[in-house]
Amino acid sequence: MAAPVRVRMAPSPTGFLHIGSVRTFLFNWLFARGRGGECLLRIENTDVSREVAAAVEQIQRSLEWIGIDWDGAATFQLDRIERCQEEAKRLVEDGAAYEEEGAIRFRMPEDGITGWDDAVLGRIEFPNAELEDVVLVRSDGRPTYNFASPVEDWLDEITHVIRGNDHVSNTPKQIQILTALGSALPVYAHVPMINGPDGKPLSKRHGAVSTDEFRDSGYLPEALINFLALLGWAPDGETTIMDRGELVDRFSLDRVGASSATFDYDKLDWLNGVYLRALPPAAYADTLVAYLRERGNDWPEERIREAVPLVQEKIGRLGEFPSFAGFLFHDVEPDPALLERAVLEEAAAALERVDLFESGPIEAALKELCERLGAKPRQVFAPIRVAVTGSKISPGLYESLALLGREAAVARLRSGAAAAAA
RNA sequence: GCCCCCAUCGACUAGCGGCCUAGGUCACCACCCUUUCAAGGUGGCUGCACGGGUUCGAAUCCCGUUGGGGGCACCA
Repeated sequence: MAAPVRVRMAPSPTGFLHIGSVRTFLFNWLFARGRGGECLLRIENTDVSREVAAAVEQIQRSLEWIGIDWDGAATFQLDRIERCQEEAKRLVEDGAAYEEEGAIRFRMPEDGITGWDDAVLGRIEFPNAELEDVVLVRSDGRPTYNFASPVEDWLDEITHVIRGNDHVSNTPKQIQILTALGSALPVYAHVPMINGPDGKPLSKRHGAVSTDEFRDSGYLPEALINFLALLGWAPDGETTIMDRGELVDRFSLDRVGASSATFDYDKLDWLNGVYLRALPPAAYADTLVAYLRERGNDWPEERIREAVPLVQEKIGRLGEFPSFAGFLFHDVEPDPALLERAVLEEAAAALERVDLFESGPIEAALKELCERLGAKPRQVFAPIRVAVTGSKISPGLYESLALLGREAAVARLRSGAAAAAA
């Protein structure tokens, strides 16, 4: 019987939750959930000055939004400060550590090698001569990260340490400490880092990096999860779209790649569009309304829902809605240079004559108008679109006109004609 | 500087010695559809970093080079 899997997600409470951390946590979570294991949330705050309650709440909110949950309450590294001190004292008594100017240092072996079979990278070995005698406990009594972390892994009976590649060089030190502590060793899996398009660590200048920014832009958690999972991992060479359940079912550490990945915002947009389009209209409407409300938008819900059929097929991010469909909620300011007086006047007249103001009849009327004017559809529709929506890009024209209503549509056409007069 | 890791299309990746004249997806280009932008359909463009080995046979194994990344705190 294999021991039950237990992993931990260990963010630093430094403000916001970085999307790269989310990817690492996602791998932990998928691994644990796929094996009926436990996934703990541990806040790494050995440094008091960085402990910000607000930051922790922020992290938890971000994780909840994206749908990564954890077992039990979040724990704080700082809470085990005394236990760490006791263990350090014990190590000193055992001769495995020693005091120096009030701090306690671990005595690393002078020669030989420390290695492990990384679940992602394979065999890795470090010459012990390279290992420094790391400080376990600072002179002020607080344990350092390289001590607190393994102590907690030991106490929490962590079976798999799945973390970023940047921790590789910490691993041999932690293995030595764990061994001196008398702890069993967890399986280590160092997952690749995520870079920006320039190959440098993903940062603000590349675009969105905090989970909140992605939420704000109108990405769906499901799409983000799907996208992130594919950064450094693939179930096979074909599958791209996978919902949470499938991800949990198919994820495995041995299929995680060893090389770092580049965050491709274009692909994320495409993937988000796929998820957005796949939503049942009612669910899409619910999501859209909730999204807008969260951002302080108070446009009438009824109208927003009516606009859904016009936008669902067109936008890739919920954040595009205000600019894409805003003309349905407020007046527009079309560029006079794009308006055609004669066309707009004719169009206004034609729409006034339409019996039933719905997209079908509107389409018929406008096509008839094209024939009558002897003009190509694009020459006629372009100015109408601009006059009515204020933009060259919009939802389908007939549907937009219908939803806007005869009165408003005609009024915009007329004022557009007037504006074009110049 | 020292240590560690990585290396397939522009990007994410499949590939774990012959199925590869290298497959899928995004992006890009062309065409179709079309009232625009999208979406959708069809087709296309690009890649095994380089040099040595091993082998009947290498994208796949080994060595080196080059390039990239990470780490060398009483930070995490």
